[in-house]
Amino acid sequence: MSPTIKDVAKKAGVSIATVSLAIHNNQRITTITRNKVLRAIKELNYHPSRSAKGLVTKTTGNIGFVLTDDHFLKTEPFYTMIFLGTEFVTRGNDYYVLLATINKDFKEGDELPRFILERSVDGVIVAGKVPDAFIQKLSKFDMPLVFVDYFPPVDDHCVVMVDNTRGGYQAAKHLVDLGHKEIAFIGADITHPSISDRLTGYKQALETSGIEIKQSNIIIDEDYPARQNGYNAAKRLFEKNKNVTAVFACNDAMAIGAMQYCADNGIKIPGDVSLIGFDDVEADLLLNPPLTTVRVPKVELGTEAMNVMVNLLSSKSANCAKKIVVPVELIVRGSTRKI
Amino acid sequence: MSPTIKDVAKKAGVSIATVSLAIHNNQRITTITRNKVLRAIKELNYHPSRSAKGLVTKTTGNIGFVLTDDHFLKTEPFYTMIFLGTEFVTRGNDYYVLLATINKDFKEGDELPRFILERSVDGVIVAGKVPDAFIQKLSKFDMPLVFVDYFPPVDDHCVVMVDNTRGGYQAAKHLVDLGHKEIAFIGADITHPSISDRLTGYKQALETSGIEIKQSNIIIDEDYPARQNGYNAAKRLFEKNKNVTAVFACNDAMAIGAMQYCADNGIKIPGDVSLIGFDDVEADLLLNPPLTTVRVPKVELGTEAMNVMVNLLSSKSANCAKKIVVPVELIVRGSTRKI
DNA sequence: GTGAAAGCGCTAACAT
DNA sequence: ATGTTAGCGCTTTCAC
Repeated sequence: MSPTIKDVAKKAGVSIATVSLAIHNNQRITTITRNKVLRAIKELNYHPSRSAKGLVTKTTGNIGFVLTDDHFLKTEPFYTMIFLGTEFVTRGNDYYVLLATINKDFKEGDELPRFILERSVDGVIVAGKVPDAFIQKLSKFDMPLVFVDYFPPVDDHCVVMVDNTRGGYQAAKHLVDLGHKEIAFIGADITHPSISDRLTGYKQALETSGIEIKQSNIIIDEDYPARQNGYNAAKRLFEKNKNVTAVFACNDAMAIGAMQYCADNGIKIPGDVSLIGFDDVEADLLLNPPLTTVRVPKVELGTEAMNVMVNLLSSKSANCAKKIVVPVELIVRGSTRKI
Repeated sequence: MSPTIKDVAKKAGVSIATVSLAIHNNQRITTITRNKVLRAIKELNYHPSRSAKGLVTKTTGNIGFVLTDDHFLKTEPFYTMIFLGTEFVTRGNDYYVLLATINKDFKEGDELPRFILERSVDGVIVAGKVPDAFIQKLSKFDMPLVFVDYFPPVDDHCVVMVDNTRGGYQAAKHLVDLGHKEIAFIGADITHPSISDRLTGYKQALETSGIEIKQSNIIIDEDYPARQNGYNAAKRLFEKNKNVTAVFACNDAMAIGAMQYCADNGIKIPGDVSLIGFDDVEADLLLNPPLTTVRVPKVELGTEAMNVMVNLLSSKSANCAKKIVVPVELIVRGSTRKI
């Protein structure tokens, strides 16, 4: 058994209350006694039990991180990066993070992750799009909540977002600047705020550049922005309109799929068409040509979200409905070129 | 405040002991009372507090997962996959996993991760190579330990390993079978058991095939198996020996670096030289040509490790010095061909 | 400035 | 079969 506060008290010749106060740097304790206590602690290699502390303070030192299982399983390590970001800041702040996934079809009757029910976490960070039913159920617990990379429908939460609209604008504007006129957008799950924002940015860019927005150049009926669906979307796009010279895919996964379609069908990139993605995943650099994209600072999303959470937890400020929008950055590589 | 066991007891008209027994399906409780209790629990939406339970049972329901910071930061999501694997099995087993990194230069005086000191975890899984000092310090805690993807020097721990020797053999044998005779091995950190095992497998394959093992074809003095070092190793190899027709890189990261070197220097793959890696990371498929490799079942490593841990925890079997060796699989893609 | 004691929400002997 | 009670290791009034 590891030593308890009692052992320390005995060794230091003081009461357990004094030990506790000394540990927490309470002013009422003399430096003399504090040092006595500290020495005993060191000699015994004492560390307070988290469970015991938690029972009385009603804190655990843990933060929950939840996302849907399909996001968790994605090929591109997007949410993994966000998770790692949260991990970076917890390290410096005496917290740990517990990961849990929920079903992407979470229904009202479903149970929340156990760590919420059993109060094993002091707050939860929700990453990516999650079902409304989940948010509603979660909101009933008075537990600090931070959303990252998803804008929840009910707008009174802390949110850390990507500047998707601006990113979409930058992407499309880049193509415009290269002289393209017939610029397509391929997307999926357009009900997703991030994706529809990117589309909005695209439209803004065309509009301000005096380029007509053609519905036939907007392919958005795939259900999930994955490689295969990028392939499918590209197929339908090019079968419909042979004049397209540039494609903006709503994310890199779809861009990779589109690139594959082009390779399979003799469409040269960037010779025949320029292609730009969104996210900036690892894979982009390995592609041939490397993919021009809009970089989403994934790790930073995580660190920001956790910073908000740590603030929330320490300041006890009831509810900050804070929005943090992290900027994106156009990364020009080989898949786009002047027409 | 969420309801406590007292609230349930009151509502059900029984004592808190009865509630506790009912929850744990104790046989002594009648079905009648159990149902009464269960109903009260449901009505109140009661969930036992983990902290309180932990204080008395001395369990937390958490497992620690530790790796060195440099592994954590690696480009290739290798340990991430192992981590995800552990996550899969915890989900079904009422555990959560806490992630912590340690410095790769962990020294004797350094502190262990806080979750170990504060007993916030019931056991710890150590992933990848970690400093001896860490293992020694950790071993002093009588806490279940499982090593995954690293064979600790002191051999009385549970270990989940990859069959590196066999994998090295398969890789080199594949090249031999394609008719290659001048087969090089490029590696790094040869003190790492996994890497030296792969080299051992390589040597075995050449030996049993009657091919001379030339020291000049074994480049192993890089310090870490990363892309850049693969590039460097390839450079030194080809500057030394122009007759090499096949290269076995100790992992995919180095293979990717080697591929880059070849691309930069007009060496065609697989036209001029065949190249095989080890690990099977996501990136392999995006390379041109896609990389032939030996697949390490990363997620499975994680699930196996966590399974061992869960067994350890439930069976209370003092110390199983169990070794699990998970098999690898040759994945032939475009980077190798008949000479 | 320090100690005694109550109590956090549970489990597990021990009574009944 | 169920209830009473004593802790688990800490924090935090409240006395002294």
